Amino acid sequence: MRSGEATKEKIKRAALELFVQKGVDAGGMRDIATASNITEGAIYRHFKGKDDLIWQLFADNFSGFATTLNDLQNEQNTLAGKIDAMVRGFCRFYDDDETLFRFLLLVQHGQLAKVSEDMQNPIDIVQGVLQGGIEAGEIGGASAQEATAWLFGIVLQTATFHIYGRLSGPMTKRADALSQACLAVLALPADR
Amino acid sequence: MRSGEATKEKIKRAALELFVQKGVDAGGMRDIATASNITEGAIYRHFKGKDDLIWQLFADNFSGFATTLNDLQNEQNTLAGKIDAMVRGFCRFYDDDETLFRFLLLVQHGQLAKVSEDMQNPIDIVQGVLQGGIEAGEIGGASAQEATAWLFGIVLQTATFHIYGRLSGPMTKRADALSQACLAVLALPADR
DNA sequence: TCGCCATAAGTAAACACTCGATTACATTAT
DNA sequence: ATAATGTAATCGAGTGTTTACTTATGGCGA
Repeated sequence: MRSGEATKEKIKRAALELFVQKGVDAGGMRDIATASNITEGAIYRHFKGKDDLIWQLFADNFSGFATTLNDLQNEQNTLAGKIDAMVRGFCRFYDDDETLFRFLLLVQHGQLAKVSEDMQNPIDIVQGVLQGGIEAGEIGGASAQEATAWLFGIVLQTATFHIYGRLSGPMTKRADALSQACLAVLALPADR
Repeated sequence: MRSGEATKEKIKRAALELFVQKGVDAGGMRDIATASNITEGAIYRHFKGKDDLIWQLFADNFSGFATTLNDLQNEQNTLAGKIDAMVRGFCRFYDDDETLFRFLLLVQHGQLAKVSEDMQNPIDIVQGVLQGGIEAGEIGGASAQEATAWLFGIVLQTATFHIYGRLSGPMTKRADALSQACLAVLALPADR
């Protein structure tokens, strides 16, 4: 056989870049095939169809990032530390693989419905941390869901502004400011 | 003629609801025609094509909302007052016409590139207000672009959580909390 | 070590279908 | 009468997917 897993990765990469560049609907199987130096039919040796390709691309990385986020959070023992670590995780992810980050942002609305309860999910990770903060009495006023929305909004909209050229430079350089903004919104003192 | 402008509105409404429900690409001209009790060909009497229909739907409401936002901001003379008024404007918009709100959120990424410099734009309105605050020395630390991203993130992600069922009830009821969050993130005292 | 072969991997062409758009024609209101 | 609306059928292009076929490779018996 000729390099099974290798071409599968080649297809995934090509699809990723095509979807981000032209949109998921506009990026067709023909384009993906051409970009991967492969024929259309061969793609179907590795994926059941376009939906499956998109889903694998999304689900693996989505839950993978959730795991990363959870590990980062676990290494810290203060609430502010956990938040800071997660924010930094987002920034690093963006800088490491902007295409992948953009893809997840792009297709999340279409795929989020298919996410099962038990699948690791970045939103639930963050919400869990904030829930802990509330139960410990460290966060006043806001509910965990509300607070999660705020933190996600601050970080993701900043990333979105980067994507559309309203902000420039690496996201990592903004991590400090973003962390502070997140703590401020929760009325938490920056403890570091 | 049989009711020119009326059917045009009928088409726009039907398209809006279809796009929000099924996505812009999945919502076809045939479906729009059926939902408007009209034939496909008739749609082309009112719109040059699908792109034009989407663009009219987007541009009119996008710049329309920008104008609303600007008026709201103009009626206030403190920075905190302006921010609060705009946040409230967002919430009211969401509650008044959730479908339209969702549509703008849905298609913005595809349409934003076509927005010309001189077209009224909600982002620039907010950014203008924050720029004023920075020049007056009321906001420290953050740039106008950064701060705009944060405020948009807080409000829009909260709306997104509503859309996906993570938060419920009217957005207007959250206006106070959102305003406070926005002021906190800018390190501004709530003056009202 | 050699040759065979099951099987994984890839090809090229066609499939059935949907899409947005256009056309020639009919209806309606001024 | 005439311009604005609306209809029904059709067009060509493009879609994801399937098919029948070909090629390469790792393992296994002789």
